[in-house]
Amino acid sequence: MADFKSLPGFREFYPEDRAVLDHLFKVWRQACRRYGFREWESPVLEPLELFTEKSGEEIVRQLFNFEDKGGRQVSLRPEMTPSLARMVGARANGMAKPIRWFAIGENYRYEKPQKGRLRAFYQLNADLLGEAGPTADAELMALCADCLLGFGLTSNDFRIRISDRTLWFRYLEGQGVPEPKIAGVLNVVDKLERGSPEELLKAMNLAIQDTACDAVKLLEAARRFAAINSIADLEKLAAGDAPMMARLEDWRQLLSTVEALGFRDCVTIDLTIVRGLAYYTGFVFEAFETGGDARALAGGGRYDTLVKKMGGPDLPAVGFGMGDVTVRDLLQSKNLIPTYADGPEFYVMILGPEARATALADVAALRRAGFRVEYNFRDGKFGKLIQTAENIGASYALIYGGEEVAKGETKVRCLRERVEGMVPRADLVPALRAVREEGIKAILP
RNA sequence: GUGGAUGUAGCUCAGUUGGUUAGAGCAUCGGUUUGUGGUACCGAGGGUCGGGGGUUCAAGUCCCCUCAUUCACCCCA
Repeated sequence: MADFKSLPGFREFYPEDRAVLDHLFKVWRQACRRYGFREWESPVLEPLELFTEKSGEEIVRQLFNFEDKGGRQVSLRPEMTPSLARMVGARANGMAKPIRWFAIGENYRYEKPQKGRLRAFYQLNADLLGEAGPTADAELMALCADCLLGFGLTSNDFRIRISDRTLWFRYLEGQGVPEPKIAGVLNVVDKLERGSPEELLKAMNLAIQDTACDAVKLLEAARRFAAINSIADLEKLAAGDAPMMARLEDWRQLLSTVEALGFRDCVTIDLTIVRGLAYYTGFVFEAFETGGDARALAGGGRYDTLVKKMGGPDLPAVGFGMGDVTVRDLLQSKNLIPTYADGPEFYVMILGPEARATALADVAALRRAGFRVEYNFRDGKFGKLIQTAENIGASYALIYGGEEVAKGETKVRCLRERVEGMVPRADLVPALRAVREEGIKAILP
């Protein structure tokens, strides 16, 4: 078997694992549908340029890319947003706005696997296109929260940290950073929490090369700004700065919408979040677990220029992604994964060759009626078969022996309660529907 | 991409200073004299000890390489 191991960073899902994945998808899908989002899908394999176009050549190191037999440079998708931008862009003119779309798909990144990061992972993507106002951002944050609350998590288990690249741009302009350099400075800001002082200074110096700025002072200013966590403090700082004040109005609208929707407990202002990606243009947010590891569960933000950059119309957009790996870990640690039970509802025990044809006819009828039914392929002894029914997790055993077949009846035994009753074969389907609803007592005298 | 730790049955692990044919528990399958089960008893299958090379009369055990897992860094759409 050693020669056929699965590739590093790729997971195999045995039925009990696949059931967990199904649970994640189900909760996500339900939440998205409640918000009026429609599901879409795109190819797993795409032209390499689709991804380098948006993120630059350096992204190739993280891409699962290769040359196909036709000599095309291709890559497994590392994310779905470029495909979304292409699809929406192609038909946006004819679509009713705002567009609410979600997708659940497997994505691939060529990285060294470690905890919470694999080479293949599933991700929920939800995007809202065609609405530029902060109410759309609020809607996405609410959906993001509901995609976590739907598992039984509470607002104490995670927090959505909201930040704003627009605000950062205004602030850094005010600090004298020329516009083309701001994105680079924000990349340094992104590392404020993790980097050592020397590394940060070095990175900042690089980012403000050929400008009049002072790296030490700018780092200090960035730290001060990042530490702000209330609208009131932002107002003090923005006094007299008209664009900044205007942006704060957007903030107030965002937060009041989030509050009106009932999610104020789930969000917090945290300007340390800037997101590494340059295509974000306004509000950005990340959901973190509040427990020990504080790992990121989801991330997103506004990307108003991307669709146009991908060749589509000028279409404002906001979206987020949520991965299956960290969510699964969190749910496991909180004991919020439902127990895996998918044994058959009915196990048909065929006790001898004379009963087989009769039993199989009923098996088929029950299956047509929508019941989950299994039966023994080879005739067996009673004790063995009832043990099998128990072991595979069946709820009820249906017993077909000489006695039952002769009387035209089926014996139904509840494995859990260890009681049994007789049902005429002619009434089997309606009788078992009653049993499914009310339990074995439905057919007891 | 860099560094540390770890690889023995499906799972959890034993395995003496190197010493016969590598073990246990759980799980799986079969049985305990042919219609009532979660316990008990008996039995079976299942391992090139991650892979390759070396040292030795002898390697699961010591050495080298490699692969994988895992943790940290880098990165994180």
